[in-house]
Amino acid sequence: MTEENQLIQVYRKLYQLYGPQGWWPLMDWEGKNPRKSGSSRGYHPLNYSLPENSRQRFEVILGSILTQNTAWTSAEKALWNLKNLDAVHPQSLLQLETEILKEAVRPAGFFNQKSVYLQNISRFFLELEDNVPSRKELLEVKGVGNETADSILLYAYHQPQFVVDNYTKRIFSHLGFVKENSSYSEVKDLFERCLPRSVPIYQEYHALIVEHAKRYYQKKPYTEIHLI
DNA sequence: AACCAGGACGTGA
DNA sequence: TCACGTCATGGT
Repeated sequence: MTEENQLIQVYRKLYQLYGPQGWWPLMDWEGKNPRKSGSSRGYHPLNYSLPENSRQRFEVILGSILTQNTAWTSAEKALWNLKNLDAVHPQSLLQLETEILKEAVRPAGFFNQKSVYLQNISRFFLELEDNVPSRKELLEVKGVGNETADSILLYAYHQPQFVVDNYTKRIFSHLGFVKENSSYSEVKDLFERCLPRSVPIYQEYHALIVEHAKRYYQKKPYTEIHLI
């Protein structure tokens, strides 16, 4: 079987195992508690047009920075703090006192740098107005690296950019698709070469990889799961 | 009680 | 380029 078909087979298998993941998770803006709306898992019910407005886009962007090397549950607490400060808007976030912002970000870890990163991306978002940023422009923002840039493009702007994280490298080097020390772009190019250029597929595949890794790739030795 | 989490940056080879 | 130290809270 060709490499392309194998990667597609793995995708089908993961989808069949776990179902649609509905990323990117958005907060329940109407409700009062930090519970997410949508499907039973809390995420969007197969609605790939989300996010649908500027505020939701900005929420995805904040989350992509808050969750850097941090569990989503922790990032979510910080997001909820920001919402309670009415700071899920670039202007209001930039008006927060630094100490207030840091306290809100604290539960997500790395709060000193992430606070600055959030201010940086807020300024960038304001200057963008309603334009779609390029990958290069995003990478020029201090605090936005490869994965965060691709997450923003894929989940906030519906651009077909495959997101690679540590889990992706862990699983697919274990399965023999890539070397352990492959670069970000090597892995990204592999997926983009093998998969149809589809935003929903890119979105689901990355989310399914995370779900699978959480179950079977937390600690060594990794147990071989039959994915092909 | 170590170890890891949906990384990025600065530094020095 | 690339390996390594640093940043930090919260859950297992």
